[in-house]
Amino acid sequence: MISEVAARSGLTIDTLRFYEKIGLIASPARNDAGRRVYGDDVLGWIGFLEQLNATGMKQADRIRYAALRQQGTATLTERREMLEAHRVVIAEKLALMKDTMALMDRKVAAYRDMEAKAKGN
Amino acid sequence: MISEVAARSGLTIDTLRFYEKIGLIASPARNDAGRRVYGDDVLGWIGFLEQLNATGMKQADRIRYAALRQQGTATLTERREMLEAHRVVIAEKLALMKDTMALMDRKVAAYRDMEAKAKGN
DNA sequence: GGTTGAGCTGGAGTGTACTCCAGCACGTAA
DNA sequence: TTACGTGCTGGAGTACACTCCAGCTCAACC
Repeated sequence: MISEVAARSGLTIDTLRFYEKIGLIASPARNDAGRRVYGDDVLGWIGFLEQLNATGMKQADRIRYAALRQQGTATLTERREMLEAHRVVIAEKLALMKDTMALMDRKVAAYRDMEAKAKGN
Repeated sequence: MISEVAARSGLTIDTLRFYEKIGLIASPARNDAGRRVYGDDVLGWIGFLEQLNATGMKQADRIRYAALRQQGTATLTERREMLEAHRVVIAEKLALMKDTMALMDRKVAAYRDMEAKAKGN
């Protein structure tokens, strides 16, 4: 079961157990042999975590968010505030990415020019 | 002198020396007392490095780029190819940032809804 | 001429986020 | 019934990118 979640989520088995250990993923049910049996929601949750991760949210913050989520609706406001804060961070990164992409384009064009001139000599 | 470059670049003195050690920054000239005297170009170069860094280029690749740059015009093509490859990476990150920002917006809106409903009860 | 402040070197230490491993248990197939 | 294959736990190890420190030198000011 853990191998299937690993395959579907793109995480490794070790990472899944590690995420569980640090509280990112709730401890799943176990079968008679003591093996993890994951709920259907885990894949969506992992996908969301990965999105937070890939956009630069720190482990500690993801853990905090996961803990709040576990506590249910009482923590809605705090979770919303975390997401709003993260939105701001993403907006900044987005601007930086755009700037840098434009810079790459300018540099690539300049290099092509120089390459053409070098050939022409 | 190193403290001034640190202040202007936003890097620490230790990081400047570390960057020099790993080849990201060329070894600057020294004065009579053996202290580093940086050229004017170093700040622009550090800014560019930071932009590569902030957009997710790995240390090893930045070191490679720095080494190519040191070798002069013969490496123009290779450098251009690196920048083009990085441009692709940035474009992917950009798309992910946009997606995630939209997701944050949807989630925040949903949370606001739920908060309003919880109050209304 | 002694103290202060800045900088020097080489090397050890830190934080983050995994990643790997030994040694064991369980269930199925030959 | 023994040999796989898969999973289990606790803990050690790794990769990356810095960050800190001891012990020293040097120049300048009081």
